[in-house]
Amino acid sequence: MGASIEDGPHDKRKAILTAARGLFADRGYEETTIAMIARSAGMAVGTVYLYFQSKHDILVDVCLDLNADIAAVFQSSHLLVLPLRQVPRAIIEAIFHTSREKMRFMPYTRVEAQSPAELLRVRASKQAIADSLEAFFQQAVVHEHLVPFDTAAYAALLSDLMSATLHQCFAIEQGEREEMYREGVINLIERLFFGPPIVAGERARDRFPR
Amino acid sequence: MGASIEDGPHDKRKAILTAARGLFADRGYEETTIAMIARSAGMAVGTVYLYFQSKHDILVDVCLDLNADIAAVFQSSHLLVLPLRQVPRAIIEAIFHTSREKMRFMPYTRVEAQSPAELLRVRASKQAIADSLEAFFQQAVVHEHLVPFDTAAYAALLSDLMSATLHQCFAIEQGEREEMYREGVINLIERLFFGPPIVAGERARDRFPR
Amino acid sequence: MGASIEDGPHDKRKAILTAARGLFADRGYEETTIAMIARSAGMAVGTVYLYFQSKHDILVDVCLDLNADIAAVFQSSHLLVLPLRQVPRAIIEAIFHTSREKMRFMPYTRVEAQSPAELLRVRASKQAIADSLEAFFQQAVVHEHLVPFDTAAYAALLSDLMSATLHQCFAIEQGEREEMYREGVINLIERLFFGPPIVAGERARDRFPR
Amino acid sequence: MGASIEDGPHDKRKAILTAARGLFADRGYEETTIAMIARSAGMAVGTVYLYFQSKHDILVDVCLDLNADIAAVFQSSHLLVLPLRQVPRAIIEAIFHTSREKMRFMPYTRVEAQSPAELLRVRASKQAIADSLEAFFQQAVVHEHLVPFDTAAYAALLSDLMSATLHQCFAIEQGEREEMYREGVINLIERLFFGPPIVAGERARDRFPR
DNA sequence: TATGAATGAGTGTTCATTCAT
DNA sequence: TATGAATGAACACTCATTCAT
Repeated sequence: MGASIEDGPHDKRKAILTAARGLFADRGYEETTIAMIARSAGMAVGTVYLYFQSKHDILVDVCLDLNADIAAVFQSSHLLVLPLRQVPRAIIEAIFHTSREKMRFMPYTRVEAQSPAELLRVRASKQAIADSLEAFFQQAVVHEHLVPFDTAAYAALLSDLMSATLHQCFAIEQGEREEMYREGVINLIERLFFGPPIVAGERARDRFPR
Repeated sequence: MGASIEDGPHDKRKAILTAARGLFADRGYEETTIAMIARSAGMAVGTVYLYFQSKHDILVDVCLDLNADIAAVFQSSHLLVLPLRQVPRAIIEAIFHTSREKMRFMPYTRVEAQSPAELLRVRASKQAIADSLEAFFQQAVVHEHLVPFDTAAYAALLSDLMSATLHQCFAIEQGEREEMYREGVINLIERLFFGPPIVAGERARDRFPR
Repeated sequence: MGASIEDGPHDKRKAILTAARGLFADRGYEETTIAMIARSAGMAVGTVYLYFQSKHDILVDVCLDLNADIAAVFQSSHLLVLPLRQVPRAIIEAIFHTSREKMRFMPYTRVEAQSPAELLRVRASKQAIADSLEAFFQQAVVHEHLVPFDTAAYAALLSDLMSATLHQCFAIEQGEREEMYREGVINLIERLFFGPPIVAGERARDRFPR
Repeated sequence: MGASIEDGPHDKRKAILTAARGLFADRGYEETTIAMIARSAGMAVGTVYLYFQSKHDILVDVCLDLNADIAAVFQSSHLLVLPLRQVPRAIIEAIFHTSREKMRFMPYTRVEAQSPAELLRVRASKQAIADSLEAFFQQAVVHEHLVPFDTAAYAALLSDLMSATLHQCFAIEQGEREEMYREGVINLIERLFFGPPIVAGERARDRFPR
């Protein structure tokens, strides 16, 4: 509660988002009033409106920030330079670790867009994550670690898979089956990229002749 | 608009959900009033409260119904008896087809639970879908069409993948890249179950000696 | 909860009033619904309306019944045949005793009349009490136990005094100073009827030789 | 209707109470809406809630204000310095006079407390009146105008008697028998303090020789 | 920038009452 | 008499938003 000691013009915005995120997690979005956010952020109600257009605007920014925090893991350079086979586990473990610490906020990694403009922001944010994943894929293809594949579709699908899994694991099930989800995703991704497939009863050499 | 010709005690509930679903899709949840729902369902405001505890309650039921509709495809017996290799495409195409028709309602395939009780309902609904998928997997394993694998985790993850993808495709992107998502998911699933993996540079026969 | 074993046409009315009185005492009038009263009285909502015009009607009857219970003490023949000097203490102690047992209901010995018709009922009920008190006074005057005085005014005032005192003692102060009120009223009434007055500086010995 | 010319921070509260009191008198508490009060007080609905917690809160304050107005007469210094024998009539006539002018508001001199906190406010207000009456009694005893008596009990009882009588006279009977009540109370009080008692059969000439 | 008193539109919800059975 | 599902008018109260300071 309260702003930091040094109040830069940017700190206020951060303070609002931090306060809002905590209140949303504790009481829910509907049950949180602007007055509460203002008090918790150490400023007056009117000041909040100098930084945000509306209450829903705050929600959207809280959501995008949370997603950005998670997306940041995809860009961690130290993970991407690992041997390819180690990358899935390293990234996924890092993401689960980050998410577990933010578990209370996980319900707010999703927003219902209330206007076309908001929809665009949400979409752009999602696309940014997919794009960075796709870039990684393309590098791997360029370096011939991976054979050519539909990198755009896979990037989109896998980032969806990750966010859906994290939401299910932490927001819905509150981490109760974290290990199953974590190891399951790792296993699924590794199988997808490195095999073997699950199918039975076929001579492998025939299936993958090249 | 209005109730059906025969008003059973169950029709009222259905009428409310149908009316609500349409209004939510057209105007958004917040912009829809109980009075509108009641009028559209052909009954008085108070009557709505004989069947639902609160407005949010209606939202949750709308959501669960939508998910149930999609889940129903998983249980379509005529799809499950296809040759295994044809099942993924058949099911996924069916689901995309169904979802495209319900595109306007896709934003309402997700709810923020507002109480532990609601959370349980949401969770149970999700679990039901995963369970029916897992049952299918287990049959395939029993019949040795698939090798043993973590059916519970895969069922959970793949149902999450499907719902996340449908939401992204139809609610966020409004179907603009439906083909990419549909073919992407089909490809991803087929690769996962039947291969080949994406990795390059290894002799396939060595990797899958059996 | 529930009606008595034998349901006479009159028992239902009684059951409603008893149920309502208890609920009003426990939850307050506004917080009590007709549905609660009906359930507690062991009948359907509609049935309540066969016996009472409206919810407020029930309140008025609850109130009048309570007052009648208290008023009944005034008519107790065994008290009225006591030696005159013993009557005030006997009656007042009896009334306090009765009221203490009904303490939870004391807030409902008062109603705000919501129509001229109701006002008349309330007024008549009050008047009945005053009338029976006045009749007693007149007997005492006729038998020359008391000198002539304004019996109507005194009857009205003293019944007001009693009901105000009981309300203050039991509804507002919840019996905490019951003894002060009880002995205070007894002392006041006895002084009024039998003296001595409180004034000082007159030859007391002459005024009250015994 | 409308606020006063100078709007201090305190005027708003007063304006609300004045508006509410008039509307309650004219239409009854239940029939008065907050919107009416706000309009009549010249402000917005929300503003009313800056000064009062709830509608019932306003009712309680209206009630306490009315009682305070009546209680003010007890403190009128010019009445209290009269010769003791003239005090009862002077005070009671003043109170009846004041009450007659406020007759429309008399039904609102009573509230049903809806919470322990409210009960305490009501109780404190009553006690304040009793206290100032008791202080007067004690002065009279100190100055030996009255013999020692239970001043606390008498103060409580007589203030109850006054408020009950005023309510009965003006709220229930709408002033129809004002004279009877006024002269009755005066007579009763005078008899109590100055005699003679009503009892017969004792040597009257000795008791009140002059 | 910052404030916070004032606004007032807006609606979920209640529940007394009715009436077809 | 008795029922209880259906009604729908009614409103207290909230709170996001504004704006004069």
